[in-house]
Amino acid sequence: MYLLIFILEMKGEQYTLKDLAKALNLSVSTVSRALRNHPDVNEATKKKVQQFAEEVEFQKNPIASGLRKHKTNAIGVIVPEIANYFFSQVIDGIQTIAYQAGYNVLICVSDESLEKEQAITKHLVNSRVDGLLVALSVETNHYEHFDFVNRKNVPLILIDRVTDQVPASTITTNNYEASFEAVEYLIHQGHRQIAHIAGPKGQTITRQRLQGYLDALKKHAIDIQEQLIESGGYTQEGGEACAKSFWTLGEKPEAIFAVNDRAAIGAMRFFKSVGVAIPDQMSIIGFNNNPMGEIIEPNLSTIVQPQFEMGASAAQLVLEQINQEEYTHQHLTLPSKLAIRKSTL
Amino acid sequence: MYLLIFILEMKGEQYTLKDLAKALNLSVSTVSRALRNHPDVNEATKKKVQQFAEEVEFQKNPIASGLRKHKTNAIGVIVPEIANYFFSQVIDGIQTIAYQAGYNVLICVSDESLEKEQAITKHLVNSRVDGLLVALSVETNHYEHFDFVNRKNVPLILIDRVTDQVPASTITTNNYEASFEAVEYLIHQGHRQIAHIAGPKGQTITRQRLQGYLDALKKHAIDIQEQLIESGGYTQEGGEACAKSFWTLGEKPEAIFAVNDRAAIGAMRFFKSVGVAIPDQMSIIGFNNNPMGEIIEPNLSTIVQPQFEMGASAAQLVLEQINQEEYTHQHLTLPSKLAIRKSTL
DNA sequence: TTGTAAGCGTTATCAT
DNA sequence: ATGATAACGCTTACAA
Repeated sequence: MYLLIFILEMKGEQYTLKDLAKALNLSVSTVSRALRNHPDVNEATKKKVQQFAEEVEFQKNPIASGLRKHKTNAIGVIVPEIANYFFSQVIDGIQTIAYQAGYNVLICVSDESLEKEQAITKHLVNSRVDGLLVALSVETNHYEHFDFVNRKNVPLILIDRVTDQVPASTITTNNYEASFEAVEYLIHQGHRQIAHIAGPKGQTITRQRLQGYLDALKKHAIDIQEQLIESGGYTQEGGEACAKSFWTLGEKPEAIFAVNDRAAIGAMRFFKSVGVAIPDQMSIIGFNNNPMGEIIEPNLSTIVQPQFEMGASAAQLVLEQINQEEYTHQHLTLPSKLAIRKSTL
Repeated sequence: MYLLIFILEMKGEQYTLKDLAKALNLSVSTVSRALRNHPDVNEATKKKVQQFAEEVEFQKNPIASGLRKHKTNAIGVIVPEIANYFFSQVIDGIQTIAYQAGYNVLICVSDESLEKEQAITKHLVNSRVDGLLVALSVETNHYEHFDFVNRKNVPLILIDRVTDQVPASTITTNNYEASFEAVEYLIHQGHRQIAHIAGPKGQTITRQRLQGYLDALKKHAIDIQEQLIESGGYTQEGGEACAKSFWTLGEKPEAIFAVNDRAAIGAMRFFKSVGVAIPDQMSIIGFNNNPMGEIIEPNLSTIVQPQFEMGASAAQLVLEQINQEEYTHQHLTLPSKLAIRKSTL
């Protein structure tokens, strides 16, 4: 036995089933079965094989078994950016679940570009990923690249940045309800002149959060004023620009609900730069719970989303779908909650 | 021809060389060669094959060619965390280069745990990655798992969190010089009572940044005071704790050089909470250029590292090593530079 | 219970 | 210049 180990060691590379088979005087198929705990292999030989495999640190080549089984044990992920707290948390969740399940994760960055998203989508499908998780780029306004995914029968899950234009499962948070709650909270604080820094046009998130804002105003019989709604993208600069523009209005807002924290922070920076006191003259609330919100002063009220869980659920779901012959698209909505901090007190 | 396309379409799956060969009335090997631009295939047939492949959107199965060529076209990456600005930028750099070169990137998170780092290292090697990029976890104090990597002849590059205990290439920034410069700058600002929030013990980064601090003091004939040096980990909490402890001293510091921005921000928060004015009573400088530094007030002076380039260089280097029969370990040091902001003015 | 052999989709070697 | 064939390392009928 030990001589055999020695001979194997000599190879200096990864062992193969063939090596083990030779060493143990068994056929490759028996070894293969033993390692997979196949029922009809003798308990004794099974033990022997498994023990030996352990001893020599055998690991079967996933490439080879992937080829044979038409599976790669990898899932693809496309996010608009990676140096972004929200998405990096989502990725963390995906990664954690996938890793536990023995899946590798191929992470790609679309850089908020439709063109890159299309190229990457193809690339990942061509890399034969077993499933695909995507948060759409801000530019994405047509979706043929996902038809390709569906044609190749690769389960597809959209996360957070979703659309109903693509047949796919989705993982989102309750954007509408959370926005409604946030705005209603501002109303309860006594504000009636409430502005909204909206997200990029055409985005589902933008629409849902805007609708929450509108409906909260409506419920409390507050007139909707077009000039209090401006689209600022998801960026700090966008938020800053919107705030600036609101400040030129005759009737200025007393409170702002922003589509996300970066935009809210941009707005705060503008107001601070012109000496508007937050929250005394201006209440601000964001969305996302970006850690910067606890650094900026006053600390930013926000809506806390379960980012890690969004990623984890998405991974869980895609793994299920990978292992099912037939599946239907699921639409999971995870709860988020209001975190009240100094910027609205 | 179009009938053939139709027949292929019927498959509803990815085409194979065999499909193309049949459709074109050629042998599989000719098709394979044509697609790889092999010199000894007729220009005409080459054109024909490539055009047809394009038309039917053929993509060769990387799994199969990986099996045959003993390559996966994937590189593994292990970082301590992913929801971290520094590492997510590094990953971005890696990803960008790797993607251009047609490589996939398997990103794993050690969660600052040695045990996980060991497990992941094995996992990635067993997944047959062609190369491995690692930023060591804070716990990592022995290195046998990397012997395994070297035994399997997988090129290994350490990034930022490096050690000289492992035979591997490294990508770092000029920690020593940058720290020296930062501390010297504080001295030029007129400070002599300068404290250092050091990194976790045992880390190369900690040692280099500490040494820069010490040597700058020494150069300017400032006595080194043990009580002005405290190890605070890489965290905000650690920085906060160190600041608190410094503030109990009889002779309090007038300036602090922190091992990174998170620690510096923790310190700032402590000082703000006890009403110490920054920078009037206390100058603070960090390391990393975390975007939070431009949100916190006063804005944090820091050392800007080329994070994206670190990742890109690492990827570049590992790709070179993958494609060389023999290679020697390289040790790249990229420059970083001081960014002076309000916290030290 | 175990072994033989075919096959997954490529690439590389050897003929032709 | 092209084709037949074996091989990469594994899984899975099918035989024994």
